[in-house]
Order: sequence, then C-alpha cells, then structure tokens
Amino acid sequence: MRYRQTLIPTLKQDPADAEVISHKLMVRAGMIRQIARGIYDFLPLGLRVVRKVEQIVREEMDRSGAQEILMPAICPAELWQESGRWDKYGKELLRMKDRYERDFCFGPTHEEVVTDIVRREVRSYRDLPMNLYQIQVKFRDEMRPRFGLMRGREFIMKDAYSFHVDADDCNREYEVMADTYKRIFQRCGLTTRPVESDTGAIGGRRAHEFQVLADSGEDAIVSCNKCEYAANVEKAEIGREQTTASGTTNPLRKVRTPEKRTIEEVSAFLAEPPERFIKTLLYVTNHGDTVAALLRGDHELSEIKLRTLLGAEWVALADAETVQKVTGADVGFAGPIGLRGRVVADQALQGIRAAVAGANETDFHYVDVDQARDFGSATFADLRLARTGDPCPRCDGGVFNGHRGIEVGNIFYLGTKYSEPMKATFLDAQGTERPMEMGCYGIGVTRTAAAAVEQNHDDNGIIWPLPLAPAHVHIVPVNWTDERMRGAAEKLYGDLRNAGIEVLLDDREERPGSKFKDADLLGIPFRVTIGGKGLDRGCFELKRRTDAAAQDMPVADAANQLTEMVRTGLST
RNA sequence: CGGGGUGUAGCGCAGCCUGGUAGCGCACCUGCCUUGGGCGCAGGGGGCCGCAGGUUCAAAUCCUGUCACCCCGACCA
Repeated sequence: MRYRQTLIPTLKQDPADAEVISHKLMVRAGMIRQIARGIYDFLPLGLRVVRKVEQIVREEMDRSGAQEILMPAICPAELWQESGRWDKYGKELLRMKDRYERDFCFGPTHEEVVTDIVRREVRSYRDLPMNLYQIQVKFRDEMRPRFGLMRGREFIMKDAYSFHVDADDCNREYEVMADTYKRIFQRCGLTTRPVESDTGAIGGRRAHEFQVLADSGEDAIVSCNKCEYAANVEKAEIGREQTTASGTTNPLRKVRTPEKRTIEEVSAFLAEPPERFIKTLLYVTNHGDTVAALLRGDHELSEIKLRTLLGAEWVALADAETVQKVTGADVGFAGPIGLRGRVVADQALQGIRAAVAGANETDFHYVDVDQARDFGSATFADLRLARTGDPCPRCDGGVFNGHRGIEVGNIFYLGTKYSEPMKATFLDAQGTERPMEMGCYGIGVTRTAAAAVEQNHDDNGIIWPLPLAPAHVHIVPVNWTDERMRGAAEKLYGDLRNAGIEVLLDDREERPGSKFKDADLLGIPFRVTIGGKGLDRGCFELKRRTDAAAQDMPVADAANQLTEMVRTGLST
C-alpha cells in the first residue's frame, strides 16, 4: 500500500462525539466514520482489520469442522412468526415491507433461517451432526448504540448453529466451540475470559460469554481469586454468606419516616447502615402476578435470577399504581410485614434481626424487624447481583473480584427451543422422529476489532496485535524528495511485498514529524525509518510499535530480517 | 420513550445573552523556505450559520415547528 494512494484521513483532534478510546482512535486513524447513529463506514485500513478478524474466525471455524454458508440479511416474517419471535423480539428488530406490503426484517440473528434450511434438507441421523456458520452484517435497532464499533446497530457477526441427534453430542460440540473460540481470540492477540452467562432472549439452557477485560466494557463480571469460576454478575452464583443476623430481638416498632423513600434517605434519617435494611421491590411478571422481592439494603437485585426463580419470561418493576394497590402505601414504604401475595427473599436476609423495613404505610418504617418472627414464610433464594468480595460458590475460601468486560463472543446450548416449534426433526436409527438438539455460537467481528484497540493502545495511538494489523510493516522515509532515501524505501517496499509481507509505504512529502505521529496513530507493528544518518551507516532503523526505542538494521539484510520477524510474530 | 445538550468551512471551536456585511486554530491551494517527532514566511480558496416557518427595516443571533447527533435515564422504592 502506498500512503498517497490510500484513503487514510487521520485527525489530530479527538472527534467530538466519541467517548471511549477505541472509538476515538479508530476515527482519528481514519479507519471508520460514523454515517448515522450506530452505523459506520469502514475505510481501507479499518476494513483490512475487519478482514483479518474474519479470516482468523473463518480458518478456525473451518478447522473445527463447521461449514460456511451465507444466509440473507433480509428475512421474511413468516419464519419469525413460526418461532414466535416476530411478536416477542420488540423494537430491536428492524422491520420493513416490500413493494407488495409483505413483512420482512433485517436479521439480527439467524436461528429461524438456519433451522429452516436444516429441516428442509436434513432427514436422517446419518447427516448429523452439522455446524453451519456465516460471517455477515447484522442489524439490531439498539435503544442506545454507543462507543463506536463496540455497540453499533449495524455490525458484522460470525454466527454458527449446530444440529445434533442428542444432548450429549450437542454438549460435545459446545466444548469444541469453546476451544475454537479460545484459539480464535488467542490468534487475535486478545486476552479473553470465558464466563458463565444468562441465556437471555435467545433462550436455551447453558451459555458462556467470552469477555475481553477492559475498564470501558459494558458488562460487569466477577471471577474467583482462587479457582476458575467466572460469571456475569447477573448470573454468578453466590456462595454461602455469613449470617447477617445481629443484635438481640426487640419488639417490632413502627417509626415515622416522612418523605424518606430511598434506602439512602431512610438510612441517613434513622442513622442505620444500609446493611440493616430490607429493600422491598415489587415486580409484575408476564403471568400477571405481583411478587415482592426482598434484598438487603446494600444489595442489588438480579432480574435474571428473579426471572429464573419465578419461571417467568419477563419481570418488570411494578408501577406506582400497582405498588399503591398491593401495599396500601406510596412508593418507598413497601415492606414484607403484612404484605399479601408472594414474597421471595435473597438468602442474605435469612435470619436477619434488628432490621429496618417499610411498613406498607406511607411515611412509616418498621425497625427491629426479625425475619424469623415477622416474615417467616418467605421463600429464600440467591437473587442478587454478585460483587467484589462475595464468596465463590465453587471453591472453599475463594472470593470474587469484579471486572468490566467486552463481550466478544458467546456460545449457547439451545436444546430444542427452535427445532421443536419449527419441526426440525430427523429419523434416528430406530426410525423414530425426533427434534434436533441445537447450539448457537456468535462472535462480534467488528466489536472484536474495537476490543483489540481497547486492549492495545497508548497515548500516541493504536498498537495493533500483528495478526489484526492493517499492515505488518510501515516504511517511513524521512524525506521523500531525497533520492537516496526514496530509492532505499522503494527497494525495501518491493522486497517485502515479494516476500508476502503487507507494507504501508509513506510516500508523502510530509515532514518527518507528521509521518511519525501518523505512524504511531495507525499502530502498524513494525516501523522502518529510512533517514540520511542511518543510510550513512548502511542502516535502516526498526522500531516496534510496542517499544520506545529504535534499533539499527543493516540495509542489505533488512527485508529478510523483517520477513522473518513478521512470520515469527504471526505463527505464535 | 423521558430528561439534558449540541448543530456555524473538511476537523475542533468562538460569535447568539444585548439582532446591523460570519470569525479563530488546524486542514486545504500557490510560492519561497525547511526536512529525524504535527517547521517558518507570504498570499489565497472555501459557509443556503441543520431544515422550514414566523417576528423585524434587518435574523447565525429572537419565537414556533421539525430533523440529526451526543450524554444521562428508561427497574432498585
């Protein structure tokens, strides 16, 4: 690549609308441009990075035995109606009509389409297992896209779907995919952590996310400091908690707490720490029930855990009117004592004494609440979000550390969630018709590129891992108008290209300072400076983007040495 | 969807309150100079001031509407 012939519109200043580092740097490096909310152009260098990720994904998926296909981006509504998701998916699904007024959607994921392929073409257990994948543009009309490529509405995704005769084989493939993902992200030069996750809207029984640890990540995860256990905070099981029981039992008292609604307000008003509070959240479920969820004042509810416990498809916080009806009080004064209806409580509340709770009467709270005495009939379960310091459920003595993460991949064990309603069945060896067991496996390709920048940058710009870099070597002649330098640069450029190395040659008649700044910004791993002083010594200067200092490299041997370094770097 | 903010040259911004010929830095073009970390000098081009209405002798500026983008929230009592 010659710089002058390539569209690389670098910017000196951060774009005004970028928040996170990957967004700022990718825009500044001239790799992407926003064209609409959550929708981006990929310019030449940005596209090259995306293609690198895709190619690594493709090679490893192929190696795992999966087959690449390409499904349509625009899908007919019928398939989505069949699975029931046409009505369930909500506004994230971009819907449209064709000229005949038929309904279509821009596929945000392709379970329906792939299941349709397989049910039509596969009849026998002899044809299974089968893993089909595609690398394709997806669209999800996110409520709030942000952070550049990290949470775009349009994005490139690798999505794979596997079909099996039974659960054992599906679980086997799940492990194969987990290994494949490990290799993919390793090859991308990314440090990822597989964490247990909720199965969410896609549905299914078992799921892991692959998280790139980064402070800017949108996901909160915890990992054990002693064992391998790691999970999304919404899903993480919490080990046995120390009892929060304390103090002697005093008679229940009702106290006046005018206008004090939040834990914070009441806590300050009564001079009691939040740990002594019982927080009462009223939820409604898709079954139309109202359920009270109790938590310790300093804890946060995991709606996912609540949903799972209740066996509900969704739960939502009750509105003020419902709260009024159920508690007889304004919002802010709900409590477990005297509350009608179902009550579920976080396990941390079991046995709590001398606690504070709403009195179900506007402007009043109870103090000296004793769980066993005052609301003994509640169901206890693990309901809260995990956080730093919580005990690990899988080992003895381990505690959680909290992290932020960027979810770059996920694997789901789906079971028969789609194969049953869509009748993707096969005949087993006994001639019995059975639904296929399914798994699905996604990787956010464009998000992976952004995550790589989040994980690899400094104050001067991007530091691409070699396998994802838009080029391997960046040649910077100090003065392009100097014939000696230009000649040496052209020679090295030609030699490296002949050796199969990807090179960016800065042939601009810019001052050296500008070229160095741009080189740092672009983040190509090997920079070769060609200058007068060096040439006098018969040398180029090699600077790795990761290093502060340059080293001499004899002109005669430069192409060979660089080729070797790139090959070594790519093979590890 | 609710709240807040911003739309002025390619990018980053000032001007708006208090109406009166549209500015700054960078980038761009020409020439000279310079060439090892975003040089210097001189000259120059570029704007339906997001869009549509309204008020006014006069609107980037005031009013109404609308569109786009950004931030916060959209559950935690």
